[in-house]
Amino acid sequence: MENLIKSVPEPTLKRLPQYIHLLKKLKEDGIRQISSNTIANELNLDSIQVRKDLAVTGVVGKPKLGFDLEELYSALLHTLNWDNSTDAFLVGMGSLGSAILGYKTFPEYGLNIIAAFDNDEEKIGQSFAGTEVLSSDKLTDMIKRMHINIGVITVPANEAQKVAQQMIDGGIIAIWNYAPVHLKVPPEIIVVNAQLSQSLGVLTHKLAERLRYLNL
Amino acid sequence: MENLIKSVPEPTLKRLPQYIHLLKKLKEDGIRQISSNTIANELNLDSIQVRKDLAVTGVVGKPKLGFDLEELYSALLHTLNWDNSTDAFLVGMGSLGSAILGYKTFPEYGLNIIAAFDNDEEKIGQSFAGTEVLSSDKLTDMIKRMHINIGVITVPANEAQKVAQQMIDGGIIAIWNYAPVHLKVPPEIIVVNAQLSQSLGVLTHKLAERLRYLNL
DNA sequence: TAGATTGTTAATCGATTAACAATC
DNA sequence: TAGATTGTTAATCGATTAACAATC
Repeated sequence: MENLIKSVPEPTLKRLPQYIHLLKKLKEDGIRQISSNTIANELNLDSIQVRKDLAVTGVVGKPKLGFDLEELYSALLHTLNWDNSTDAFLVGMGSLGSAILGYKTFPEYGLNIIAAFDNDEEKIGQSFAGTEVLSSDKLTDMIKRMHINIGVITVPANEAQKVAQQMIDGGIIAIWNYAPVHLKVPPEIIVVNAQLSQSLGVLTHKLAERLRYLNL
Repeated sequence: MENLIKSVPEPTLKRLPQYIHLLKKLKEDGIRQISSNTIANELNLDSIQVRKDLAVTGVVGKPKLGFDLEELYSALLHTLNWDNSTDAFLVGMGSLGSAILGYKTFPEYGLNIIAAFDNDEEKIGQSFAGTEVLSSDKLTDMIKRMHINIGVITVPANEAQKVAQQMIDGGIIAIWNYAPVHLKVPPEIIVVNAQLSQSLGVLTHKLAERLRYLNL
């Protein structure tokens, strides 16, 4: 019925983790209340923008006092659905895949990788970070059986589309894609790209621009 | 003198790697010419947007024929400064740092990590992916001596600000930050954040939204 | 109470999309 | 030539920023 809920703008969505990281630290320091202005200063943002962003959580602040830190923190976690973690499968046990699998803090970010897959005979059967690597052949079937919703793709570019299709065949809903390729998927599938090259391009371009300017 | 060059919009900058990945593949397939429409279809973009994006490279297409693939590809690489690679230092040899150091393809993306640092006695002196891990004590000095411009931060959140400062003291210009914390730096320092949590938040939020909708 | 800070409504800014003349 | 595709100029859209009344 309440279908008029406006979905959170993506730029806001990308800032929410920043707020969460900051608030977590302040909470550990024993702070109880915080104003949008303080947050803005810490994160180099505009305080109006901070209030707009925080408004998506539904938390209301108190004039003169600011926001209740604990309440705001919980609400931010809830907005990203980080207050409970979703099971996920990862495919591609190269260096990046292994690193992601070894990352201890993903459950804090709502993600729980419970199985890893690869098609390299040498890797299948081995254990990484306490998780046994399974054959990619079993991927579609296991997604189906275990009702997995999230798939993480860390295979090389030329295998990524095939893996995506296997995931979709199994009924996956959301794909976190690290392979440097655009995945073609049906419109109802959520794909979030996380290629390192994306932010690296911004870095190298800006650096070159800066150096060009300095040499002028 | 030509100080009126408009800098490339950040959304465009983030799409350029996509074009590069696609064009690389097409080039290997032997394609010589390509239209903005074809690119748009492959990447799920609007063809007008593709033309606007490509315009930043300065390459002009031919009506009816489209763009020369080779020329466009080189120009895109050049725009991101990926046609030559910049030396960089990496600090923090945890699982993510090791994975990044082991990544073979960074030189294709304009990045050449030539040394790694850590403050863990156990790791110092060890070799990862052919690179010896050095003590963080030497970081500032070596950046100074070798005129390093890019620093990669993969240390835990509570150490990141300190490492950033050491880099800046050494004269670093650009920081690629994987630590889940906002770095406070002087305005002339370029910081590009690459926290995995950023895109993960988008994923978990959208998935939760989708599931909520399906259950309705 | 006075003043700081909130949340909302309006203005600005920049990116995306549309319209269209130029041209290979 | 006719038609497809380019590049540019204008319109739209959405996010950021500004202004300000409400209130603890």
